[in-house]
Amino acid sequence: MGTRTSYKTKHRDEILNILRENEREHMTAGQILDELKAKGVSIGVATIYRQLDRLVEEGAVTKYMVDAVTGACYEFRNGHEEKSAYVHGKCEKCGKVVHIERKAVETAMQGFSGGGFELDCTRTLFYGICGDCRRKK
Amino acid sequence: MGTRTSYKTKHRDEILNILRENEREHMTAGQILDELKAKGVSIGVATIYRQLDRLVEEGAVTKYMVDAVTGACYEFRNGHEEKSAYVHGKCEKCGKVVHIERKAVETAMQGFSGGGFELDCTRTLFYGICGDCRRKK
DNA sequence: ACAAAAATGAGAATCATTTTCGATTTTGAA
DNA sequence: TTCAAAATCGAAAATGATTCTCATTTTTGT
Repeated sequence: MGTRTSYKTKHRDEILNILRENEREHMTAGQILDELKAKGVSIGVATIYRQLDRLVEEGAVTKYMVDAVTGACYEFRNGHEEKSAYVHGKCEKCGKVVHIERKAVETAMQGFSGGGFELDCTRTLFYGICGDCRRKK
Repeated sequence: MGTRTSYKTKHRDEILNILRENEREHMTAGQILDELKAKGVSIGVATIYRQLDRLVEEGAVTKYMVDAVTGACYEFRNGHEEKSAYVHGKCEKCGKVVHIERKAVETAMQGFSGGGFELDCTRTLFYGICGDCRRKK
């Protein structure tokens, strides 16, 4: 057997399905747990976290932090582009989370600090005021 | 008296001093607590968090998330320089902090999520790998 | 089917952050 | 200086996300 095998389990697929069904959303581990339980799936918290970790490591899922209270959010990654393709921005007014293409931001950063800064979408979260809230003012 | 007054307290200054002394670092609430206790200051956890919240709101301190386990980090914001013209980017490899013009990033974000997202440089910190570290590989 | 490797789950353990609430401090004005 | 209201404090309990433990159950290659 290879150095490190990953077994394919029912739970793994179930978690991935939930995330796939909510592709445009971002879900916390707790929300995933709730949805699974609502579907009648018997699963423990530990399993959710373990599988999510694996999925993130494999690149099938994106993880990012919002704040310490909410905890981490997970999102199904469509396709398999390298690294995560989108950074998240959170509106300080309405709380909405928006997606910004990573490439576009990196390009904008080219001229600064020697250029070539590679953004880590997993850890980075933009704060600010979204366009909608600004226009309302 | 105005609508909402802030009393000046000893603790407020003590927290700010700790952050000022560690200007180049970023500290967690727990580290601040430890340093204060080491200095013989009697202070409770709740006060640390309450004052940090206020300092962030007032713009004297910057707060950013690392991960759910580590929690939030706080950093003294040196006066006025750079004000809101630059966002900070931190290299996960060498720790170097780079500066990126806010306008450039906002322009790059135009096409996404309805456009018009106004970046809050006070709260936002970019994580990633800086150009130098990438080239070394 | 068999044994080793990996995954599971229930609950306890961590750990950061928040809440509670009675006691204490700060402040402006009398 | 004195007073009362407003703001702050602190200690402990509450919350909530995430991790750990370990005995039990699945999965997989042979």
